[in-house]
Amino acid sequence: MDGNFQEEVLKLVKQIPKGKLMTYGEIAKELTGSVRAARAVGQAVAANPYPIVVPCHRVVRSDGDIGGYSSGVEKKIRLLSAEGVEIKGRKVLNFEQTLFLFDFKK
DNA sequence: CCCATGACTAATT
DNA sequence: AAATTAGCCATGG
Repeated sequence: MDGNFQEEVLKLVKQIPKGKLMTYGEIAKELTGSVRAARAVGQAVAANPYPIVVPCHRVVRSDGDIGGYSSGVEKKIRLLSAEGVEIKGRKVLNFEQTLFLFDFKK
């Protein structure tokens, strides 16, 4: 396995600060330069070998939906709630505000 | 190389 | 605002 793509994805996800969120699309944009690889990003974190070490629960959809989670959406919601992220049903409240934009400037 | 799959998105209905 | 549709991309068989 190459795993290079997934490796890059995990690297970025690991930098998401607690209480903040990141979308699959933004990660894809940082990696491939386009939001179109968002789906591939999802596939990458889906195979996340290090739950907790890599806070993949802080990655959500671009439309504010919490998206999915290997261990179940409920688990994801609970983890986020514990970090101070308010969730209503499947949607994130104050989405735009809770979102973490890469600081990495380049 | 071709085909199916999915933790996605944007546009349309 | 919720449901559908079509498009895109990295994997794995």
